[in-house]
Amino acid sequence: MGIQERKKRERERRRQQIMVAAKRVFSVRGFNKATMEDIAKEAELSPGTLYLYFKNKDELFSSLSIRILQYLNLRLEHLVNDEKEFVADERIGELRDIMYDVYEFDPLILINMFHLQSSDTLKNLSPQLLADLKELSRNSLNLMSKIFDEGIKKGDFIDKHPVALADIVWAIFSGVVLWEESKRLIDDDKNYLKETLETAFEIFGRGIRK
Amino acid sequence: MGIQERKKRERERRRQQIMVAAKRVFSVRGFNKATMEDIAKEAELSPGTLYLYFKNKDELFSSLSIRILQYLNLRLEHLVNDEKEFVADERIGELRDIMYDVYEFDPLILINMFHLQSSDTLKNLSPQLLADLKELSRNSLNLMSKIFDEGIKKGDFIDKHPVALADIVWAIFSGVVLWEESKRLIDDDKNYLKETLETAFEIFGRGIRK
Amino acid sequence: MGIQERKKRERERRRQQIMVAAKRVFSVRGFNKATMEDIAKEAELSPGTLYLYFKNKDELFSSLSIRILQYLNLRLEHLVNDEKEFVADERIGELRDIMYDVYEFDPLILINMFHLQSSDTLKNLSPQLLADLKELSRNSLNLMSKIFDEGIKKGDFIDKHPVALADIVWAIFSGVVLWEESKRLIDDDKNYLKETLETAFEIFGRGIRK
Amino acid sequence: MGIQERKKRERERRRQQIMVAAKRVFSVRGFNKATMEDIAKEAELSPGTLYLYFKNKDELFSSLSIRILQYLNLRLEHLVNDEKEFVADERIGELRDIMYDVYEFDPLILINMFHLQSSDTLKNLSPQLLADLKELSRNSLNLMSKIFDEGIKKGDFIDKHPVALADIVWAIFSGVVLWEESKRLIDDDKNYLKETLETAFEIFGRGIRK
DNA sequence: CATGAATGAGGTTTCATTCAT
DNA sequence: CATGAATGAAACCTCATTCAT
Repeated sequence: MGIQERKKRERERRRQQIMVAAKRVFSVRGFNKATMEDIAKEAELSPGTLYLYFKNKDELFSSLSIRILQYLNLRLEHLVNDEKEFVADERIGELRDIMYDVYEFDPLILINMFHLQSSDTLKNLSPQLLADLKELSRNSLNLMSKIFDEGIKKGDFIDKHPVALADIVWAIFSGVVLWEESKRLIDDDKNYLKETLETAFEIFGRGIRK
Repeated sequence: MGIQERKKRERERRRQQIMVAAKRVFSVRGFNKATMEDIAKEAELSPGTLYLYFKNKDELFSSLSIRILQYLNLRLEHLVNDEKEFVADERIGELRDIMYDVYEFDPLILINMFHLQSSDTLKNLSPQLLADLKELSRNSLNLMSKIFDEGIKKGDFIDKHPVALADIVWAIFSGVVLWEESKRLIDDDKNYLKETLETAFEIFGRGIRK
Repeated sequence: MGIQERKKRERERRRQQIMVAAKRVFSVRGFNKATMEDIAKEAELSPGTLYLYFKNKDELFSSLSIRILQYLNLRLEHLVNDEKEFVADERIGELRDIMYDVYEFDPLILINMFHLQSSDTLKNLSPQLLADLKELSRNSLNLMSKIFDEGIKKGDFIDKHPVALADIVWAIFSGVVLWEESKRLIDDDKNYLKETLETAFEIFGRGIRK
Repeated sequence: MGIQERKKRERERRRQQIMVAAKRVFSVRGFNKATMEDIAKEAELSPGTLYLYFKNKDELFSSLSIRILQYLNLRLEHLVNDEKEFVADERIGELRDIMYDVYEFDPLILINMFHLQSSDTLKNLSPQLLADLKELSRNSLNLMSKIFDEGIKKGDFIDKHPVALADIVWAIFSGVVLWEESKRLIDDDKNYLKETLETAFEIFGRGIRK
């Protein structure tokens, strides 16, 4: 390994360290109330250093989305490339598990997506990062739709456009997370996330079976 | 109408005027980038006036949630008290329409709910407003679950807890809106919201039928 | 009594009502934290009405000084014009009592004087009010010095300029009030004002006797 | 000198720089009319920087009191620990000189003390600062009373509680300053402060001698 | 005369970002 | 590369004052 290579790795390690700290701080305080100084402290670095690795606060925040989408893509690719025989219910179950793992990997995922929608935020991103985000989103949707495509072709699933079905998986997942979290307003500490996700996927599974 | 009454109405009218302006500004610029001055300008009022009607920015924002939840409750009550014979698919369809109308009434609904989750935000609200929010949320969930209760008793729906089913309706709705909005990242201007919602409810309807 | 006269009295009554309320509010909250609305509420009037009787907040505040100085002058005049024989210690004791009564009449007196010193405050006053203030201050000083003049002429008091002695009475009074109030910082609730004033005047009395 | 030490000193220097500027601005414009921006400009710093050294405006203001009380304590300690023989009149004269120097060191001292009395102000202070203020006040009073204690024991002074006598010194000093400043209302530019202080202490000295 | 809703200037404070060391 | 003190723009919010009713 050359010295160049080692430097690059060291740099990547530092980026990850910052992102881990940022994830923690953002999830506790929300985007606005989280300050760059909070994140710097959590990462045991100085505020200035953050700017050596991320252009600005919006870009640091958005990078967290990249990370989670990469994880999602990885998992979906495994599932799609799995050689074992297609069994409709199994696939739905595996999809559900992936989505749940994604959530556990970074519960911020949905807040991120919401935040990213603000056009003011997007304007602050470098074109490269924006392109990466789009590419990763599109790819994860395509991977999911491949699964449904297979199910439709086999005659197991109802005859809907596979992208539409992938959309709905995304929607169910997002919705359950969003809804369960907002319910804390009502039932302060209880969290039925996993349970609700299971029920939702069960109903979805029944609904798309022919 | 006494002078007291007229004043009260005038005051309420002004509150609405501010909320309409706030809704517009928040939805264009997002919570953080929207300034109180922006909202004041949109309402054709001075910044100080806003504070005569709302304690602070968080409370103005949260009041928008009250408004939409009131609308939702109204619609759900109509549906629940409807005398006509129970037909499972019809009810699901009506529920879907209500949720869509709610969205059209105020597309901010979900952003609001997300924002409200921040405990820093909740701390800024008056106890009264917080209590109203909880009460309205709880009530809308109860109304929905009544519909499912009826369907379960008739043997039309699968045997799940009606509140769990109501949760899932909320989740599907939230998820579709969230997802479709976040997809603008990929397909900039297209909006398949209504379509996706219909497909999602169709699948949900099939899924909970016995 | 003509209708003109009655109106004038009514107007004066209203002014007093406002000043009483202002005194109460200023003494509880201090000049800055006291708002015109606070005072209006205390006076059971509307904020706008206050401006029918006082040009602005500074002038309302300063009018309180006028009131207390008028009271002081009244008391000093009685003392000076008293026909009974001059007895040095008695006079000192009477002076002390007057000063203490002045404090009880309006404990704000010293805060007022401090506040008035700000040239920004003085600039806001009408020339008439400013002239009244000066006249009343000068007069109270002159009245006091007459007492000392008599004492000096009789050979009871040391040979100092009577105005200087009057200054010192003022200073002792102001100082005791100021100091005892600031001591609340140390001994939270105890207030030895009257005691300290008595000791101070006793020492002063001994000090100016020949 | 380590780098740690140098940084600490640099920080202290900056604090002093701000306090000097604040003292100047507060004494010219008064607490309310003095803005943080004024102070920042006077200190040739930006407004934000002030908040790196002082939590808020009240705390910056109150820190000026700490500074002057420290100076007073230093001087009183020197006097108390002085080995030379006790001569009553000398001690009174030295006390007077100290008080006058304190005033010259920072003429704001009394305005500060007045301002501090507002409970709204005290609420804004950090517990540490508040504790320091109390400790310093208490200590200066104790130091002064030691002097009187000695005079009483020697039979030079009248038999009053030494703390009461210390109170009166404080009161005379406060009162003279307050009164001379408020007299500017009458005799615009003349300032007899030193003269009045001397007369007052002379009388006080005569008054407490046996 | 009295009201009190509305104003809007201006205050305090925060915090993303920069840059000399 | 890393630091962290300093910046300064801009946000929220207050409140003395006005004026239509």
